[in-house]
Amino acid sequence: MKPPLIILTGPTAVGKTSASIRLAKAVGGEIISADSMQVYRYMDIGSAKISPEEMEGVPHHLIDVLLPNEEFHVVKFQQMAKEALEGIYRRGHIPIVAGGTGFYIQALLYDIDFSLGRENPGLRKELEHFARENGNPALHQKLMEIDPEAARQIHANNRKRVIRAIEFYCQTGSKISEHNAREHERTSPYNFLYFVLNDERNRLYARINSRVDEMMEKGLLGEVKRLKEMGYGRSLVSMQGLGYKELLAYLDGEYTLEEAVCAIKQHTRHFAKRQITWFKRERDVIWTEKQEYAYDEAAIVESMLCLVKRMEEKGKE
RNA sequence: GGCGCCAUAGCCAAGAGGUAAGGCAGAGGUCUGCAACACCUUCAUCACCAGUUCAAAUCUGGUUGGCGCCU
Repeated sequence: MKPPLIILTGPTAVGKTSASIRLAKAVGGEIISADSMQVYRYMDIGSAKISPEEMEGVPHHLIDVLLPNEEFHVVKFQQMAKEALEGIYRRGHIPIVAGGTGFYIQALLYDIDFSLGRENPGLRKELEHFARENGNPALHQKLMEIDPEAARQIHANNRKRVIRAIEFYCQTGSKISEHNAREHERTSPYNFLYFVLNDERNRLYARINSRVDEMMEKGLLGEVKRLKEMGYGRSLVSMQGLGYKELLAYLDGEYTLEEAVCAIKQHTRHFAKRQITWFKRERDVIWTEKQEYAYDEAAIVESMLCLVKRMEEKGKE
């Protein structure tokens, strides 16, 4: 019998957090955050992290569990999320995966196998160097020789992915294109419901803009300064987060404050668009358009609950 | 009222006789160990009218709009 799993995602600033609390309380669920930034401590305002009061007693997992200089990536997310899942099932609760990192959700939902092709920092550095010296086409050519299919799928300028494909081959002796094709065929081991909360583009963008203003009012700049004082610098992956990288650039004199705020809004809008593109191509997604519910969150959650009940019945069969 | 300058996509902007660079924004897309990352695609006939010319965004005249100076 497949265990139940509810996913509640959507572009940044649609209102996932508050909907997830409402849903969790209604189904007696626990929340697993699928967010690449909220895992980090001290990054509260900029990551729009839920506060302890806002949790209203609903247990949350994968929030505030790492320091900003610790590594975090899909594989780690997958491991930690699976551990959290076990506990939730043991307690007889329903897990709700809430967050906007589509890649993480995919990794968990389809239990994608990352055991092969472990990362090799040395090799990455070497390939990076090679690309800088000889150009992207030359690096892409290398990939073409070992895995032409992957080479066709990955644009030569996408150096990061080209490097990963080569790395995969060097680590395993097999082609990443074959591995990906195989993993793509997977069916989920969960009895799941994949909700994507969405809104009209214009409204979403307006919400993003005002949310960034709110973050500034709440003291995002102070938060970033504190992180900087603690020694968390710009090279960290965590500090590449929206709001953090721009403000750190401002502190280094590369932007005026006004420009930095503008850039945060801009980058966040771009991000939201990319998230939507991602969810569009995911399978078995249930789109939930806020405008179709007259922006009534209670009604939205109500409709989700209907499906949850049906899922539970299906689970008993 | 007179004189001068300007007028290219939503914005910035190249172009000065040979059939519209580029950037930003927007839209669409890719993504299977950095994913709040990285990457790709796409988007105008040059204010308007009339002329000159084989050929005009580029030259001439006029119209409209804007800017500056002068009385």
